[in-house]
Amino acid sequence: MSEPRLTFTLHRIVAVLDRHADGILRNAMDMTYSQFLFLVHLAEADGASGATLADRLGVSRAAVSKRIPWFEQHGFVTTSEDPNHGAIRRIHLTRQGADRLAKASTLLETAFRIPADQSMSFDVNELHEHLLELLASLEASLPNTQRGSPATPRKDD
Amino acid sequence: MSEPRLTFTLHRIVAVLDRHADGILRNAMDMTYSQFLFLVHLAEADGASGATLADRLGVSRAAVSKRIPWFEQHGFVTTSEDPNHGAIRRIHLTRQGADRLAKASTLLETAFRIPADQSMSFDVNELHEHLLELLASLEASLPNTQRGSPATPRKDD
DNA sequence: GGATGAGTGTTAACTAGTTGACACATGGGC
DNA sequence: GCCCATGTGTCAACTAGTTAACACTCATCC
Repeated sequence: MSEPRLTFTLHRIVAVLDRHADGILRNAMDMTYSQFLFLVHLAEADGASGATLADRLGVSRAAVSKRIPWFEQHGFVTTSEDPNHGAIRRIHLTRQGADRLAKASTLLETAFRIPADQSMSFDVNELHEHLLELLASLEASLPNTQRGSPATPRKDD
Repeated sequence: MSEPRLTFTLHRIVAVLDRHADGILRNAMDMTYSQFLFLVHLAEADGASGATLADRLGVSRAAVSKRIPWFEQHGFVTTSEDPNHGAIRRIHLTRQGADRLAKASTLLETAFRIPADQSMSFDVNELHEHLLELLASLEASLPNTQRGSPATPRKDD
């Protein structure tokens, strides 16, 4: 009962961050945090296939496949066939999508920089370095932690 | 684009931890991490109402209400009426539920203590202290972050 | 004592994710 | 050339969460 606390603290921080980020994006530009993440990862891998985007987002291929029509209809994303491989659809961020992402990014940055950097008794960058080290250690020592193949669900009955 | 990285690192750590914890519990005792969390929070507030348990778990009252029958059927939980307030159902952990929780706890503790404590270039306890400070700062400076009332969903269409 | 307001638990309708299956495309062995 | 193994995208069925609405219990206030 003494050791899982760190895990719980991490969960609570993430929950608070998500909730707040979501609220900001909704209020300011009628956008979901989930949509923001989609655009962020696509921007970092523009022209990616659905499979690699799913991998980056940590969700299944099916989840990405189902969301793409919405982004296309709203003009944030276009898809094209891969000239070298007919089974692959390349996903591209449009100018409009990039603009929306940029606006959301600055919104979140300013919102979170103020409370976090101010008046902390320690170095936030150092904290981040330690967390990255922890993450690397976890990924190294815990077997088969590949993204895109999360644990299989098990119903409560 | 430079600042949200800490957020992303936190998300990745939590995802890795969850996935691995879930796998351990499934393999060893056919249990879900979500079920584990339910028992943990109930143990910390035995006899709680569904509303306070939902609050602790960070989910809605409806979610708790729907899960209780499963835990009752498996003998991990019993419910009783509150003698002072007819609208409240008190939820209690059974002996069997406590045993299951204890087994799962030690399982996870030993699994996570090894990779985390070993060969870190910094003090894990100090890291935890800093994270708690960060959490407190976030909860203080970000408005209305009460649990149990998460952001309203917004569909992708 | 009766209206009222707040808190609790449950239900229906919905959302966003999952797994598993499938059809299809590609690249290598043989 | 053919077969096979692998990777991709999509569909159906399902899961676990959500909100909104409801009935209900209680305390309070007049």
